[in-house]
Amino acid sequence: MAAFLSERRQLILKLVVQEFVETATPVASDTLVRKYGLNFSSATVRNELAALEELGYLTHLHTSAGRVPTDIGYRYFVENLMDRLALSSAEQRMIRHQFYQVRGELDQWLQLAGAVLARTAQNASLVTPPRSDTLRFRSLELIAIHETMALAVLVFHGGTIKQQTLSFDSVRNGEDLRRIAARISDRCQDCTFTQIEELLTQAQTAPLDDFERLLYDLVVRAMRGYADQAAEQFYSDGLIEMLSQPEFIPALVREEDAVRAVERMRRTLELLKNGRALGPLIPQVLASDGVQVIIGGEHGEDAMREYSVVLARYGVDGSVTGVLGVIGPTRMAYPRSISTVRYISSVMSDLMSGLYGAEPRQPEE
Amino acid sequence: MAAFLSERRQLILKLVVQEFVETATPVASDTLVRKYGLNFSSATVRNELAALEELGYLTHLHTSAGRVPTDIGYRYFVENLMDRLALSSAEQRMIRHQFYQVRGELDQWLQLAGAVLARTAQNASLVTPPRSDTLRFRSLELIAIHETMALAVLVFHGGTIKQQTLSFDSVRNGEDLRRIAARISDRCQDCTFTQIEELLTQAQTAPLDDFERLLYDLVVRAMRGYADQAAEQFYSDGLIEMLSQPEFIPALVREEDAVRAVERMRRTLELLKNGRALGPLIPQVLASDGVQVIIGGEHGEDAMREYSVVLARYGVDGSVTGVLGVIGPTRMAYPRSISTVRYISSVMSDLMSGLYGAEPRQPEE
DNA sequence: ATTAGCACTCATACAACGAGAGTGCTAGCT
DNA sequence: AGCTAGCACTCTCGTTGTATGAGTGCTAAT
Repeated sequence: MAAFLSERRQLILKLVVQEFVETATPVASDTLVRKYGLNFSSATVRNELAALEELGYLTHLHTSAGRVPTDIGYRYFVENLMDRLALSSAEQRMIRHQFYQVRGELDQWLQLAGAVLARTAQNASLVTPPRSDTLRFRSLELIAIHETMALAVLVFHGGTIKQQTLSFDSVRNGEDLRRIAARISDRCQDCTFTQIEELLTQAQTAPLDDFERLLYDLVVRAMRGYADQAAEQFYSDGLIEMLSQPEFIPALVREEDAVRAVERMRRTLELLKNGRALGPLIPQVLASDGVQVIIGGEHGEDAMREYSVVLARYGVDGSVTGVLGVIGPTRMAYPRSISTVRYISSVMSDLMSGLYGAEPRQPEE
Repeated sequence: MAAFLSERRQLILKLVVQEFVETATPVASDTLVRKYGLNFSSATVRNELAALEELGYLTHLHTSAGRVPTDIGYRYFVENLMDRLALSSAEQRMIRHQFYQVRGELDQWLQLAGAVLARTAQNASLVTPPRSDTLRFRSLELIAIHETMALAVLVFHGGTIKQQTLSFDSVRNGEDLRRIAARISDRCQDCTFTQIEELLTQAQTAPLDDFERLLYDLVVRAMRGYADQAAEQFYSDGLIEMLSQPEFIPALVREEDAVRAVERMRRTLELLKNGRALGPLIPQVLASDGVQVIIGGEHGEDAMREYSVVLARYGVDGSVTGVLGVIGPTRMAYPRSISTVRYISSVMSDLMSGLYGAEPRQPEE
């Protein structure tokens, strides 16, 4: 991958990326010299820029425009040139503090993670709920709402909860419900849904009556449904932050792009909403440790060609895992995005450990 | 309000609104004559248009541009001119069918209501969860997650549920938890949070120990929190639908507006997100029956000047109520939006009746 | 009261132009 | 050989001027 680049070319590439990320305008040779006090002239820089362009790291919109990094350029930057700075400890403290304040509510954690990611990276964020690939039943509780209606709460290993209201024909009192729920809870302890299905075929554990059968059905369907809707559900935040990026402000962009900015925006929203932006990447992220960066066209989807995604897994190994990250224009502050994603994922992992019962690991970095 | 308008002026105003809603371009006098086969000339129409403009129902962007309805024009249309058509029974069936398929899950109902509203009205939708102004406690269940951690599920009248994980110092078994939960459930039956607070000050119902005190605290805090975050939580959908309206497609709009389309869009998103678009209207909607229409500047917020909101209350009188509706450019298909909102609100009301235990009412219209 | 006819206004599209930015190249310097 | 100063060249962008066409507002005739 890493074609060899002379020290100077590396420096110049790095500066181009940083400058472009900062200003969002194509960077000119003498801007580099002036702004960073390089001890060689703009003509030299021009030669190097031309070489870097030849090698595929940079492009040119037209003759008299400055240089812009290509996907390959960004990739090289992320891989080799980037300063890997962590979030300041003040920021870390602040973030931790916020999570501490909503102690105990998974939904809120997810939402908060999304909000913090968005704010810190100034881009849109995505957070999938933590999931277990083999969901195991823990217990069922039935809470009477009135005589012929109850709330079924299914608790699974790893803290996943599903709730559903349930109506039935015959009148049942609380004690009755409790007894049946306990029976089912006991029998299905630690089972996957296929195991529960097997159980049902065995004579000695056959359901007592129609009602109990109904409940088993509910459990199996819920667990099966959980497996199906794998990557379809997720939290998203930071639309506004992303849309505040210059890419989406026509006044700052070339005329023609201005007209298409909205079109692009709409398509992006669509991608975000239906999960096509994230879905295909999830297996890849789950299968690997650390932060994954997908830059522009590296993502298969054509509509994603102008966007980058920074993702990380979080959760507890072998139990529940989710994916979180940020998405934004390829012109993204990668160091900041990456360290934010890394940090939040470690915080979330700790929280999940807590939920699942393991001791929290020491916070990373 | 309704200044008298001659039959013909009413007709012309109605046609202008309909035509503008349909085409999104200012409507010219002879377009009306041609398209609707009026039996008087464009010159006559021009005179009437001028009169309607004088009266405040229409405007003009510049001399040689067609007419556009003002907020007042839309208001008159909605109040007096609109054809009040209901959704076709085929559409009604289809919608009901969808709700039927997710029987039992409140969250999904809300989400579905949002999706259907958005799709049917081709605009953004908003749905607040059903709430009771005086939340009454029904029961508390504690579900062990592991030795020092449990899931607390609080059930309130009207089907509202709140869940929270809870960790504690000493080891407690399931029986222990069940006993305490039952004790609390029993004592707080049907109480509002102020009543629970009172209970706690009375000696004979004082908590047994720190753990029970912790739980009471949790309950009271949850109920209080519920009251606080009144209008801050809601589902929203249909952004894409709204952004597909011509108002947001620069190519179709005057040059200058094109540049600001995105700016406007961003501000709109912000309004939608933080609830300022909806929040101030909720009391008004809750206090009144039927569908409320707020057109453009009638909404106090300046950023809402170009948007209209169609809202209705849903739920069960005296128990739980929520608000749902659509939001979009003032150039909105009001008849369709209104009938959609009305229908969905009646469907949701029926569902809520089911949850709360009352018999479903006969479907409206 | 209605309408035909026409002058007038204004937005929009298009072309021409000048200015400025930034490159690419060449020739000279170290 | 590597670097740099200088300069011609290219292309965008903002401006100006002009033609066009849509649609009104008015007036005079019916």
